[in-house]
Amino acid sequence: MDRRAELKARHREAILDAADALILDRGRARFSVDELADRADIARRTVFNHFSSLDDVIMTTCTRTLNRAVDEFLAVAGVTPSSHGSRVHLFDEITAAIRAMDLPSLVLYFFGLLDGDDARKQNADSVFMRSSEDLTDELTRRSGVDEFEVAILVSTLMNGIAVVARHWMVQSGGTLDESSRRLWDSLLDRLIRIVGDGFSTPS
Amino acid sequence: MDRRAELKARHREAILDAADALILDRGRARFSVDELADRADIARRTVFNHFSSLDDVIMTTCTRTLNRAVDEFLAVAGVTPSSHGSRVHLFDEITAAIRAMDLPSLVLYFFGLLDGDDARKQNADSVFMRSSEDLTDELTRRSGVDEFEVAILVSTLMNGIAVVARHWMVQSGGTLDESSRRLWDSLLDRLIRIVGDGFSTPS
DNA sequence: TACACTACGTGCAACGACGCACTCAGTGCA
DNA sequence: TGCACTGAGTGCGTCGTTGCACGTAGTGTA
Repeated sequence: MDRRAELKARHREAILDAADALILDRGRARFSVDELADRADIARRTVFNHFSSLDDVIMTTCTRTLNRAVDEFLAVAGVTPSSHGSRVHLFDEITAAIRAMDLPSLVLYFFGLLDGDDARKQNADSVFMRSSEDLTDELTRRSGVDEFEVAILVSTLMNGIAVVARHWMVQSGGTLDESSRRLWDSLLDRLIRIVGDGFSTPS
Repeated sequence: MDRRAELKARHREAILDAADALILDRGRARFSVDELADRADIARRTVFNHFSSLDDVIMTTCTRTLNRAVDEFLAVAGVTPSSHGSRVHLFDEITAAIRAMDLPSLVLYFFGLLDGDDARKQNADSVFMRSSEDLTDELTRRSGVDEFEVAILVSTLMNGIAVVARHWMVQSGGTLDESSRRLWDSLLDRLIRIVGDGFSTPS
């Protein structure tokens, strides 16, 4: 890899790491671009060379966290494919990772509500809208774990995301507008169809 | 300080640090620009943005080492201005620093033998050609140490440089051409005049 | 001698970080 | 309502790093 590309990628990662730390410290949007740049040890202007907005930084950070949780799942699943205890531990890990994310923003991002970007909507589909069968198939192939166990993990993962996201959204004071809420409800519907009976609705 | 200037200075220091390590590992000119750049984690081309040649890098590294030895001398002298034991220790430190340098190249550099740069010849004068009185006066003023003790230190420093440089030069196989040797002899003559009876000539 | 090979050093253009001045939107206060 | 202040985001010129092609010098080898 090109040294230029390396340096650029390193800067990008530095921004995401800084955002990750700041989100965990103070929650979303509780910090300025200046603080982010300071923490990443780069110039303020450079943030906007990598991301279109501060929201974009936060969203990307959240998706990265999610992807890492999935990767960790695969790694753990690959190492101990039949240990039930490690599965339980894994659920806790995933739940913790999800709780660390800014779910409302993340979900809105996946649905492209924050802007009309078609690429993001496609990304949303590829992550959340993929059918449970497809997701289970892929994870089974990649991890080599028994398909039934993977199906359970997938259900739990999707269920966890839905429940925690809903929880966050209610706590944040219902800032969704009407169209956003309709999309959110349709997400819940689709998730319910995917994960089946395992889904539980909070008040 | 500007962030740009900071980055640039950091690169320069990285080059010098890498050169320092490589010189200690293998001796002068036993490494390529590519190795230097790799070790400094920068592009090869960037070396020539900071220095005019690989020799320039080596010379600058040596002068930096010398300057640090002098700075350390001043710091130590300032802290314990009347401790004879620390003085003896200081001589060992300076000698060690000098031994770590690539003295032949350093001396040649100061005398402007590697190129005809007038600025370098002036720099040579300002460091090596300054009379012992001037150097003693300045060091006395800066350190606050008794002038007589400073004079002894200056003699020892100059003496040490001359002896060790001579030693290195003989060991390196007498690669000096005739004109270089004449200048080297004149350096010895001037140093002998400066440091007086303390000077000892190796075979 | 001819030739391959290695390493130094340069010229040049592209690219990304940077600084700065600026607009704009939100917010608190008189 | 008017006004000051803060922070997001933009436009643009500058500057340093980088990659690449190139020329050159020294060295080993047929």
